[in-house]
Amino acid sequence: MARGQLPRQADIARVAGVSQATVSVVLGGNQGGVRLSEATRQRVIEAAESLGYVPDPVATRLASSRNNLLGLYTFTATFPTDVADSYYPILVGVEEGAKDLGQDLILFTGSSTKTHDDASIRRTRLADGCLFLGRHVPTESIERLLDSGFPLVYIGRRAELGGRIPYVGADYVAASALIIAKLAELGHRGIRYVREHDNAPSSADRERGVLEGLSAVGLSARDVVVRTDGTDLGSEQIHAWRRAGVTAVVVEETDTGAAFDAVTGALFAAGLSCPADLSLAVLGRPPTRIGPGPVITGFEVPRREMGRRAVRLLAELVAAKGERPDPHQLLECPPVDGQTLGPARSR
Amino acid sequence: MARGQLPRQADIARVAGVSQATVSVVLGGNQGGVRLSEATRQRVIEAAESLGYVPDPVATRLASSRNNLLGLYTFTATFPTDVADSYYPILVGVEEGAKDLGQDLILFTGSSTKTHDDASIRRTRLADGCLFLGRHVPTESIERLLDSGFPLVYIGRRAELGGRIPYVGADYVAASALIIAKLAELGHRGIRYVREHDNAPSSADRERGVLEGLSAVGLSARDVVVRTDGTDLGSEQIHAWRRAGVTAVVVEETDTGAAFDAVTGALFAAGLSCPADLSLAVLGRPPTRIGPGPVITGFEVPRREMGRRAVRLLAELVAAKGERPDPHQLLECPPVDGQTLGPARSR
DNA sequence: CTGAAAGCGCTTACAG
DNA sequence: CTGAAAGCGCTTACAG
Repeated sequence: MARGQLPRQADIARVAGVSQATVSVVLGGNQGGVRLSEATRQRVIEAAESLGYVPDPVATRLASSRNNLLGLYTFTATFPTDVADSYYPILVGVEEGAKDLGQDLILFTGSSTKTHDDASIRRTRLADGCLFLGRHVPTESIERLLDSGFPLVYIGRRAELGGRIPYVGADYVAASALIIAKLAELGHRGIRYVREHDNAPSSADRERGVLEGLSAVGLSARDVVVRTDGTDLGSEQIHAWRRAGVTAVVVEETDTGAAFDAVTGALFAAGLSCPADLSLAVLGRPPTRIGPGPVITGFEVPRREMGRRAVRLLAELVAAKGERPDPHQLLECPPVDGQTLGPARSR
Repeated sequence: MARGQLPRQADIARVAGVSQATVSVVLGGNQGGVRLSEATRQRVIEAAESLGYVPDPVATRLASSRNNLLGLYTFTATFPTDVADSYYPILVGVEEGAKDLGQDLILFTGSSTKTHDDASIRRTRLADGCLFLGRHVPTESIERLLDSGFPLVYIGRRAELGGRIPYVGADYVAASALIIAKLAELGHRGIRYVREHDNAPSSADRERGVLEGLSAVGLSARDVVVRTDGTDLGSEQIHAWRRAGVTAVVVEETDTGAAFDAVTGALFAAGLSCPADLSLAVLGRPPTRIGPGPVITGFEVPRREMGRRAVRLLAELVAAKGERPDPHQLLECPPVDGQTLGPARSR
């Protein structure tokens, strides 16, 4: 019913006066290297065009487990309204990548239920392979998919399932460590790192980078990491830090920007400016702000490139039937040299 | 291969000692109302669970000949970087609509070849029906699609092909006329309407609304419509208008915002403020600006709702096999009461 | 060079 | 009450 009056290979066969199988061979580009007369080929091609034939992706996939369709599964909406800033560039990259490879993209959003149960995850099988976007990892369903040999790639590093999940992520560790190195070079020895409570891999990686950075320059990690819910940071806290010898504050970037907002809010409330009174860096790129203001030192998250690379990795996995030497890719985060870092100045 | 070692209904049948068809009936919830012994049902269920059976969605769809796939064809990238402001809300609505209906979305990006040839348009047949987003209408290909009974819906009004193209658009005519009515009520009789050269339906509709609005309040349309390329408008022009008795300027909103930028730029250059010196309205909603500023009177384009409704209309067309009383829908544009309209003040 | 056949994993009449 | 069969639209050996 859904495909209604659409022509099938059998119809083409009738028109061209050949068998349905021959039609399949011709239209399939004769992968098997069968000997075919050019005349037959032409007749089939013409009949197909005159009938407006397009292959049924479902049947194609059933018969060959290939249909040039790559999936994109998102745990929230694919077009989110809240985290648009961080998702959108990834989607742009995914689309570009798919286009480069001549693959169509199918969005799995149809799950009427809020739970990402087995059933909704399983639908991804309609595609040749699937990208997953979002922090959530429904381990059981994903493991089942993996076990069955279905190619999938997460966008963002995932450590679940003993590292079996292929991913393309950003190297937050290195980028974060670099920020600390820069601060150390400027003479900072009293540093606070402000992060949110959420323990996503992207947050854990940043913290790890900070700690590694500190250790690399021989600084203690003691008291450095501070968690905030976004409301528990005020001018008092800032002043206390300064009294304790803090000369630089580093803050993580997240979808919500809660930690970033808390820190800049507290600095403003304390009447301090950067880098005159305090140096400030953000582990990522602060959300676009209204009005002018200094460019904050931090790094770029190569989201668009992540999207492109994830598609490419997925296509490789599809082509290689799941085998691939190293299905874990971490992309470099280019530094953003801003105006908020200065020499360490004690109060 | 893709499904690796996954158990199938045949495996369950073997374990439960029944036929594969019986397994299908039991697991399918016995839709056909077949009489089944409870004992058999139990054995099948247990066998399925013990084997960890999950149905193959591809086979399910092939057999039931439904693919629950709605297409979205865009003439530029689906995730554009330039017109993100105007496309994104539509995409959000489309996704919401698809999700509500339990349909997956397949993205067709026509721009792989710059020409939207028959082949790329025809590929949309992969889905049960397809949405088209963008000003471009490749009439021949679309007509062929229409002729074949393939359900399609444009997002945005289309007059091509003698009105045969189903669409969900915005009622720019009414919303634009309303702006003129408001101005007239405030005593404005000298009005300029600034628009770009592009003749998209959305532009034509706005102009028509302006003209109808003028005529409704007995004002002449003479000299009212001004076309700009975005660079040919300066303070001189504004001053000349004021000398000619103009007290209000209305400008169209477009993806590029060229006309809007030209007008606001010229006003700024002329050192005029709204509504103190001149009243200002925009036919649509001005792009989000950096920094504070007055809210400009205009109207909302219900893009998200357009997306939702377009999906709904498409689904209806799919279900009804192309028949539907009135496949042309125009949604209301809610007015935005801003701070840039005031009583008419001659210079 | 091309056709007939089997099969992908399921659903759905139709016989028993 | 349950099984055997046909079929969804393709691909892929395998015969001619």
